[in-house]
Amino acid sequence: MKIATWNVNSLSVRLPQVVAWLQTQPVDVLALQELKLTDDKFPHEAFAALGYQSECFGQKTYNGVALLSRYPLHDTVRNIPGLADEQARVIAATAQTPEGPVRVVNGYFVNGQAPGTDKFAYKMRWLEALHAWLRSELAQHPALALVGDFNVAPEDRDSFDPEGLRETIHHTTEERQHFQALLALGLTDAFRCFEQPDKSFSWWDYRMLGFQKNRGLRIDHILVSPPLRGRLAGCSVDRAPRKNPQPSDHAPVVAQFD
DNA sequence: ATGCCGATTGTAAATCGA
Repeated sequence: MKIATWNVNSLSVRLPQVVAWLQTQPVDVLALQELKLTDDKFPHEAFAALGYQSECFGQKTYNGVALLSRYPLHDTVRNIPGLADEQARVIAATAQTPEGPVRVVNGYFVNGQAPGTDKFAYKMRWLEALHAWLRSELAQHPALALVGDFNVAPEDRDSFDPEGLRETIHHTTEERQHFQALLALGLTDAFRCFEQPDKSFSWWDYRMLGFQKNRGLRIDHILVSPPLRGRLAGCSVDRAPRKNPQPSDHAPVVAQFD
């Protein structure tokens, strides 16, 4: 079984690339972020033609998340229960796999702009609410994957310039503590369970030849609970779609389970 | 440095992302 996450930066623009990618990488579950479209424009049929059921939570212009699955999805939740949030950032559902139910929580975490701003304060509130909600999700769903665009580079090795960017957005101690708090719930960073190339990233700035110079960040993650950790067989970034014409600025991250 | 990219809105130039 494979679970993947991909911030597509506009599904309207990227749909042909997502379809092409699924044809070469037929993952079982794909979590999408930054759809930038409303639910009425979500291309359920295009994914159904590839064998995927889809659940979406869209929004005009910004944000928007979706789950695609080859297995039936049920108990879908949109956004963090109890958190008043006008932005569509979370969709969670249970995939009924042959090995049993797997809860997939897909998040487009708040960017946060810069420490000290209102947006950063929103990011901290949002992370706090996510943490509290995940504790109860984990209690109800032993096999759980928290995936998405976390907008946090958890460690120095997850940044192309950890010294120059120290305590800037994605790199602050506060953001990293929130990431550690998620791990403290019993989750494991699937990517770090395996040997990886140095300077492995999942996002590169469109500007200044960021991808060509590999000036990137690892901010897209797959965190797994113990039952999934025990079955984890690999995790990697697929850089190939970043080389497409008109790419998303993010590349997909894929985790494989026995 | 806060940006030369890219998407969106809306039809020019501003906003946002990360």
